[in-house]
Amino acid sequence: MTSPAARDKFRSFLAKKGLRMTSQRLAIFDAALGQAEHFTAEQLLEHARAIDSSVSRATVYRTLPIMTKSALLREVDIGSGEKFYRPNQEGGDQQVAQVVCVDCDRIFEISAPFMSWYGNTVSSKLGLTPVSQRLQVSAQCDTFRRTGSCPRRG
Amino acid sequence: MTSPAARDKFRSFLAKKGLRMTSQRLAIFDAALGQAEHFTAEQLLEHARAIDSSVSRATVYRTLPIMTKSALLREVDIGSGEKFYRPNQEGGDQQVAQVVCVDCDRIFEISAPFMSWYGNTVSSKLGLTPVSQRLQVSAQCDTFRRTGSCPRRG
DNA sequence: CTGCCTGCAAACTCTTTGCACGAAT
DNA sequence: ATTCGTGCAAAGAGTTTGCAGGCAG
Repeated sequence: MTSPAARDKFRSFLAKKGLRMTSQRLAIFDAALGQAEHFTAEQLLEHARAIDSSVSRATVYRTLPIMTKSALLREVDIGSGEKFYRPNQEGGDQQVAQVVCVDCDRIFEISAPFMSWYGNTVSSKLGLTPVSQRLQVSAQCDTFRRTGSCPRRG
Repeated sequence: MTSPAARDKFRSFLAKKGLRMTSQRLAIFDAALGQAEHFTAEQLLEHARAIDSSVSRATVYRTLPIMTKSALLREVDIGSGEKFYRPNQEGGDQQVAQVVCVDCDRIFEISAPFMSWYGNTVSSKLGLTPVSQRLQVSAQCDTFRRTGSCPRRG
């Protein structure tokens, strides 16, 4: 079950924005925060429906932006057509790089403390001020290439 | 007009792969290499049709992967729904960061030689070997914010 | 001639939206 | 009571694909 603290954060965010707490939003919230790995909208729908079968795809898509704006989720776009999301843990590192394994399709997030410096360096050459940035690395799994199985895949 | 050298490169790539040179592929090729800025599939279609009106959308979409595999074009995904492409100049820098201006929607590419080091560092922590990487920065235009017009927009 | 290429249109994937009903405040 | 939120299904955007005919090699 999701932590009461996070649930309160969600509730107060909704209240602050004049939005209502509904059973569907709560189901989606619990489903999202219960995920260990990155997940897609479709996967979130599936898990939310396990909690409340009345949840619709439309509501998932309408709730996702609410949760990202409230900083409960982070959107992770790896340029693969569909967007991924992941819980944004309290006090989480905002300077992260995504490493996408081309063999197991898994997304790893690694602290990248120097990224803001990179962004500033690169933007200042253009007279621009960075708003957000991401470092995305596609990488292959050495073990998989050798043994034919990715050790992280299980 | 496109350089004969690049056209030869395209021709020999096609030959090597057992693919045929057609008037449509040549029109798409010339249209693509004639672009100064990043362009979308739709924009490429438009320009290719100005050269050969028989070019279809399907052929553009079928030719784009051929041109990216032959390293004549580079795909630039800024996570905006549609993909962008740009000519990949001979001896071009593979270590580039994309800076997307949120005010003028333009995409700038900046040499970022530190990136490969960072990709290696980050990947090795996971036992992975980097295949490709990109730093993507969203930035705002200071001049635009002050004066209401982006100096690069003209 | 063989079989790769083509245009057309339909299909596909992911996401967004209009509508009328239902529920939270 | 008011609104806002919802499910449904249709609409969108961007891209891919099946098919029958056409052209390169």
